[in-house]
Amino acid sequence: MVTTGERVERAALELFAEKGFAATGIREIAERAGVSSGALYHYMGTKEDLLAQVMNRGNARLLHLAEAALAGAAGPAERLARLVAVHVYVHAHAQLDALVIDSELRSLGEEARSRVMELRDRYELLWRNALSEGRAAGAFRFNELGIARLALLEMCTGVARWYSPRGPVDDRTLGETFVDMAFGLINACGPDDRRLTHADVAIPDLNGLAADIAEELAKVGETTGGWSET
Amino acid sequence: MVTTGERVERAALELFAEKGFAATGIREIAERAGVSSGALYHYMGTKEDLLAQVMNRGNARLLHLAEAALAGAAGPAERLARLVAVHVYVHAHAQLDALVIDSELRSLGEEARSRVMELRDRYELLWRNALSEGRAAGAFRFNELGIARLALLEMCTGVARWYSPRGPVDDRTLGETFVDMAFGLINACGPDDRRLTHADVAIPDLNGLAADIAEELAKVGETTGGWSET
DNA sequence: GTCAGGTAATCAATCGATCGATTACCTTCA
DNA sequence: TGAAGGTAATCGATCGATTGATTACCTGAC
Repeated sequence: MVTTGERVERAALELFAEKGFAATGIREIAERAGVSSGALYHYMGTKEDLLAQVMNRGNARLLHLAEAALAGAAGPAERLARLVAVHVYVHAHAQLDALVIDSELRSLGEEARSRVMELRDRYELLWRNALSEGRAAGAFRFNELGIARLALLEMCTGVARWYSPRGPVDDRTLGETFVDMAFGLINACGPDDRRLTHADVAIPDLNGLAADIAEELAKVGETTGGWSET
Repeated sequence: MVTTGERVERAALELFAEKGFAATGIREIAERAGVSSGALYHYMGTKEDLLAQVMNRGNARLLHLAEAALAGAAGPAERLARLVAVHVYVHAHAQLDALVIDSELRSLGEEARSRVMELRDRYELLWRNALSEGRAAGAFRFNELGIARLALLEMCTGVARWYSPRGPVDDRTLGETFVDMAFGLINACGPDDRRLTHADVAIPDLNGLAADIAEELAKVGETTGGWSET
């Protein structure tokens, strides 16, 4: 059974992704959740608290999944490949969360924004480390670390802006294609100087993450629990 | 001398990029432009018309610059390199326009939106053609044309979200780095199967575009002239 | 009888847009 | 030269509608 609180959050997520935070009215959220606008305030603090909850939950989930996927990775190339695969998978399957997280940071107040940014920074550090260690080891051959990291992240994040699960591309192909593109982008080579592809690294079965996502969601619910204090 | 109309449009551009279209009030635009909220309506139709003008102008400029840069390109690799260079240059130097164009399509009504999308589609066709011809000629070696095109565009468009002209990277380095990354991403190779870099293709001096941008702006002003009829 | 869950009505504030009135400037003709 | 007439620019005030948020009141389950 789906509770009213969950329906409220889901309605807010959909509307924030669709029309943006500022353009979404309290009454719209209430209508889509099937309650009156007054009843909404039984389940949320302010509209901004609702946004903060959505963003924290999504960011924490991505961070958890990435850290879990990195465990047991053989080397920098495998670490990066797993980061790419998880990032693309999550952005393809949790599209709405991703769109809201990417474009509504400015709608949060300072306090809530810095909390979201802290999670984001911890996540991006995983990428920075994988890239710099891979370059130090001679596996990756690029010049500008900052540019490469940002280009990779923008490329992978963009998936949320165009991917459709009902389109011609299944997510296995999507993930492998992005790993190949990422390897090419940073000029990833094996010991024999041959160009690396997704076939050269081990990537955990990402479809198994579907269950993990739900599980992580529950955990995150406890962690960031409830509403931001104001 | 800068006219009041130009100040209004500039103020709107800044605020739309900063806070988003829906979160920007008419009175804020007026205040930043230095006029009363009533006087604003001598220079614009509705708030949405103002947004449509900003987006059409920016898109038309990008399209013009790209078409101009493509003239005289030697082959698919050079064509793609020029597209990347122009795209990155424009997104680095017309950041506000790019941010608004990328994120405020949903704020337009159907009529204005389809006009903006037509320009965008014409522009993206240049990329699609360069990519597919390059692959047909054996110069580019990637599997999914659609994914590659979208990944490239997202990567290059992302520049507007993080680049700072006052940062450590000058735009020459930025453009060359992105051409190299793009070539790697699509696995671009020369006749000898050697990996291509920016040094293998001729890219017009992009700093000369600064003047062209202003010139194109004037032209576009005539073309899309005035306000969208409603 | 109490309390979580819910509603309808309402709050002050702000929204985009429009109003009539006024100012500043430019022609045109005597 | 200068008064008349026209037009573009700008103002403060205000319109009806909508905003996020709050209140008082109701209902059914335990």
